Amino acid sequence: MKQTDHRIRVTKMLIRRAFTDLLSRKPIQSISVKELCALAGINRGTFYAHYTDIYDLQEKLEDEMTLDFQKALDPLLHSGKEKPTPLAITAGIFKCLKENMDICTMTLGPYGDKEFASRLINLGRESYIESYSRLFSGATSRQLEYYYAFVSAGCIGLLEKWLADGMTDSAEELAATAEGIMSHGIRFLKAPAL
Amino acid sequence: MKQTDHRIRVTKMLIRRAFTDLLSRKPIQSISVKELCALAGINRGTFYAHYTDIYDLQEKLEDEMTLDFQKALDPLLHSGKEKPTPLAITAGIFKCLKENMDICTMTLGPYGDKEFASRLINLGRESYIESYSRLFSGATSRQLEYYYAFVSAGCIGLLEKWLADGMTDSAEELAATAEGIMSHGIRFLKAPAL
DNA sequence: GAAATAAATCAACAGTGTGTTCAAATATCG
DNA sequence: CGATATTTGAACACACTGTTGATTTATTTC
Repeated sequence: MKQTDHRIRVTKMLIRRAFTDLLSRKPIQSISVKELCALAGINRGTFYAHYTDIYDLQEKLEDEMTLDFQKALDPLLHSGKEKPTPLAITAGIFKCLKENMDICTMTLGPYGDKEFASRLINLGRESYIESYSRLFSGATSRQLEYYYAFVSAGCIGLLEKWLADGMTDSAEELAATAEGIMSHGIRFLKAPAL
Repeated sequence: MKQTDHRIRVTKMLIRRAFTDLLSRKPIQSISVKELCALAGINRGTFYAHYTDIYDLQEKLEDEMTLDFQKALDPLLHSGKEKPTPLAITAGIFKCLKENMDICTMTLGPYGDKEFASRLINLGRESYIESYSRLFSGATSRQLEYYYAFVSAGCIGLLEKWLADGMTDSAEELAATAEGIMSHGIRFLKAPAL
């Protein structure tokens, strides 16, 4: 059952590289199987042996990356006896992203799949919600929903800008910014280091 | 030079209707010219007389809608002698959107063009920035950029949820929620009506 | 209203990517 | 080495594309 065969792993790696390469230059809808295979240097039939079409490839790659991401994030969320602070969680997620730039291309780049970005962000969300819902037990669930809709989209927007600017700021800095905005709104500007 | 011909307007309207219809059910990349024309009840050659492909159609429709939107927003921004409050601007934008649901399909629906949504939001942004940058003159421009990246994406996320939930809340309510989050972050939950 | 003009239709066309099939060649694993 | 699994290459029908030219239909102008 295990994927031992060396040839398959090489093929899939070639496809993955070619795909992220193309995706950094053009939207997924204008990537054809033909050109992908030409770039990867494999036969078109081989592609169809593993994937049904380009979108199936995207899906499978995203699932794979989600697992990697989850694995990388897991120790942060469940290792220590202490519950991590929201800031630590956010910083951890951002650090994971910075260490996996090819994921960022697939999600945060100009032709990225923003839905997938949203799913990645939400991996850490449960812990996040838990931390905050205790603090704001008076709020209606509807308002909480709106709040999360806002801030999860906001974080993605923040990350897009981060990537667009070359990811020069550290993950911790960016996490602090995100936390500041989420906690204090515009007022974070007066106390950025909070 | 004016587009007087009745036939052209009918054709374009049929195409527009068919396009937004299809876009509410499937992503743009799987909409073919053929099926669009079949649904619109026009000849395929007629489509090519006006647009080069589906993406050209999308672009032209978005430009058109941007003008409509701008026109609808203009009186709000420049009519009175008093400068409108940020809340009023936000509420005005949201009201525009609610009154133009087919724009929302093209932007905020599951298969919408989020880039376009972003552009629409930013139409009101200049006034918005002006109002706030006076209040927070001490902040660095970098932080302001991050803040705007966050909140403009956040607003889109909020609007997506609004649309997904059937746009039941009033535009004013939603604008107040957006304002609350943008101004006070998570604390808006304790003072939602602020 | 009639003539001139413009637009939409229809059919046909080559071109390109798709998804599948098969036998042949090649690499991997036991 | 031999059995097995994967990749290759070629061929195939199929569908959509984008364009063309002749024809029909609608609109504008005089």
